Order: sequence, then structure tokens, then C-alpha cells
Amino acid sequence: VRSIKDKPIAGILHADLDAFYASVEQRDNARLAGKAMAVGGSVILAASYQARALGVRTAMPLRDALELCPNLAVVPPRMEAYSDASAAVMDIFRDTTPLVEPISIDEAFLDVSGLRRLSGEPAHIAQGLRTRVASEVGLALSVGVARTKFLAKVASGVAKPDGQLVVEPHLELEILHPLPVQRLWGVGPKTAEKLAERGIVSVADVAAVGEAGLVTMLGTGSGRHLYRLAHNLDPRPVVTGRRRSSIGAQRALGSQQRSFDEHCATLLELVDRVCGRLRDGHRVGRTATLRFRFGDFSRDTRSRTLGESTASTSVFLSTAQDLLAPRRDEIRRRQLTLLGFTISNLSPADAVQQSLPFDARSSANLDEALDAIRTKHGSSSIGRARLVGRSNAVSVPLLPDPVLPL
DNA sequence: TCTGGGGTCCTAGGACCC
DNA sequence: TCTGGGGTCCTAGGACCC
Repeated sequence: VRSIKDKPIAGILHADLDAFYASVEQRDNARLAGKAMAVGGSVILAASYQARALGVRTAMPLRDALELCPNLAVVPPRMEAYSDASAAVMDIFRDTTPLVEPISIDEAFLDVSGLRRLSGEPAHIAQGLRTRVASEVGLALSVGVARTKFLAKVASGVAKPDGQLVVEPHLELEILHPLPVQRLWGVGPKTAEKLAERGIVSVADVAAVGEAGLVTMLGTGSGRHLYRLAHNLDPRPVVTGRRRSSIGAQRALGSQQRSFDEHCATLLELVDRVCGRLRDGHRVGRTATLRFRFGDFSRDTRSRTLGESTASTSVFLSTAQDLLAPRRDEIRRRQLTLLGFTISNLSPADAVQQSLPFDARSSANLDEALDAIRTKHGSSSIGRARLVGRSNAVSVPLLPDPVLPL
């Protein structure tokens, strides 16, 4: 970990696509361009700037949004179009510097502090990124530049829409301290409320409290974290090559009463979708988590860790069913309104060597033996199998799990 | 405000191991 | 007899982010 002292110059970029989902839709559909529009269903996922001007916000129920803006055009999400656009933008980032850390589908940190001789000042690089993203992908990008990740993110927020802002090192505290506490990473409604009870509403207020005081109020983890951010101590480097650590899917069920069998069918869909994504990414996982939300909006989770990693739909399905079954009565009583399934504890599929019980002596050759193994174990296997002969051994990939028939 | 669909990180207790 | 000190893993829950 490098300290801030080693980096006297603002060289971290936070690049953030503006109103991402909505902008992709406006780009692809001339009738939506320049209009108050949003992406979503019963809830707004993203709103164009024209809609935001009328008060439409992310996570707002559609009904409320239409009240504010009766002419609001609403289109359903097209996740694939967004991932494609995101990938194209991230490619432009990586073409600029190898030090790219994507943090969500529409945001990334870039470290360009070592590129001064090669590519010029960070502000110049930021301008170049914005021009390329506009011309090659057709989207508006805002960029913040600072010495630290946190300030770079604050700066990109201030620069929006379609702008850029460099935080010069001598102006850091001037920008930081007047901000409301909610702007600090990790401060949500609960923490903001706890702080407000003690009269702490701005970052300057937080900075005025000692570290010990913050730790007493919020616990060791968040207390220290907030203390550091408020004093502009954020030595986190830009990290490349991070991989997702969990993959999940969930389904809101509305207020309609459903049978247990219907819940089982939903669960199968979720498990199969998640396992399919796992296999597509050549990963395997070991921990299954079921997430419940009930009519009174309380939440609950149940998880189980398997003895070995897999991406098999059938293995995870039976695990998930084991977690669901004991709650059958409770689910009816408390009115299940959301069901989620997540796999964590992930590792690369190639790292898994399974030992499968099989006697290949009756097979004439390798292909035949493999076919037989896949027939016998294919529905629950991913990774590689190692076949040991008299004088040599081969390691072969196993087939991914087929989609289970309903 | 009656609420979508993806994620991350932290905490804390208990089981278990040496 | 009622008890050290260190560690890992698992489960459940909470808060937060986009």
C-alpha cells in the first residue's frame, strides 16, 4: 500500500457514464432522444436527465414517477445492450491505461499517474476518454480527477452531466469538508441518522470528531473508515483483475399468494440461471444462499456450504430445496414476496479436479471412456477430470450441466 | 415512499482444530 | 479440575452501493 505522500499529483480518474441505462436507450431509439424517459417496470431503474429535471429518481415506484411526469416514456431494461456498451467503454479505458478497476457496470477507476510523459496530463487524458467514448460508443462520460479514489468519485459527481473536474491537491479539504455526510462512502440512511443525532451533518463535522469517538458511535470498521475519509486519508490503490465474488438472481413475487409448488418452480429458474452464468464464466462455487423477503418487508437468509465446489444446476437445486423445504409453512403464513438465490465462495472451474467413481476398463479408448463418464456424471459435473493410465495421465474438461427440463 | 435486481463488505457467535 | 491462546470456517444478519 502506497501512502498519499508518494503521490503528490492528482492521477486517479473516476469515470462514470451519465444516466447509463437511459442514455443507451436514448442512443438506440431516436424517439426517446432528448425526452423525459426512464428504464424500468414497476420501479424506475434509470431516468434520463430530462426526467430527473421533473423529479423522477432511481428506485421510485412507476406510479409516483407518472404522477410527476405524465408524459414519461418508460421502456423495459435490455441488460445485454448495457453489458455490450459497458464492455466497449471498459475496452477504451484499458486501451488508455492497464490500471483499470471497474466498480460497476457504468463506473471505473483508472490510475494514470504514470502516464504523464507518454500521454500527458490527467486532464488531457480525461478529455481524450470522453471524446472517444462519445464518438465510438455514443455515450456521455463524466470524469473526476484527484489524488485519491474517494475525491475522484466526488469530483465526477460534481462534474455531471458530461463534464470533468480536476481536484488540485491544495483544494482538497475545501471541496471535501462542506459536503453532507451522506456523500462519504459507506454512509447510508442508518449511519447518517446516527450521526445526525449527535449534530454531525457535514464532513467537516465528522473530521472534528476524533477517531475514538467515531469508533464508539459506529463500531471499529466504519468508525475508522469514516475518520480516514473525512481527513482525506484514502491510500487505496487502483486494483486490477478483481473478479466477482458472488453471483445471484432474485425475483420479486408481488403480493399475490402463491403455492409452494410455484415457489419451487421459481427457485428452479433462479438456480438454473445462476448456475448457467457460473458455467459461462468458467467458475464454480461452494456456498448457496437463499434470500427471503416477507409481506411485512422483513428479510431472512439461509445458507449452506458444500463439501466441494460445483456449477451444477442439479446439485445446487437440491441444496436450495433443502434450505427451502423446512420453511414451507412459514412461507405461506408470512407471505413470501421475494425469493433470491446466490452462489458465493467462487473459484475458477479449472482449479477443480473431481474424482468421479467410474471404471473405464471396459472402454476401448479415451473418447469412449470420456463419453461414458459424461453420460454418468455430466449432469452434476464441471471442472476437469483426470484419467490415469499405466504410463501416463490426461486431464480433460467435463461437460457443463445442461439446462434441466421443467 | 409500500419497494427491482444486481452486488460488496463487516460483524459476531459457535464449532472445531492444534 | 472449568480452563490458555491462536487460528479457520460456517452461518446469519445488517448496512451500503449502483
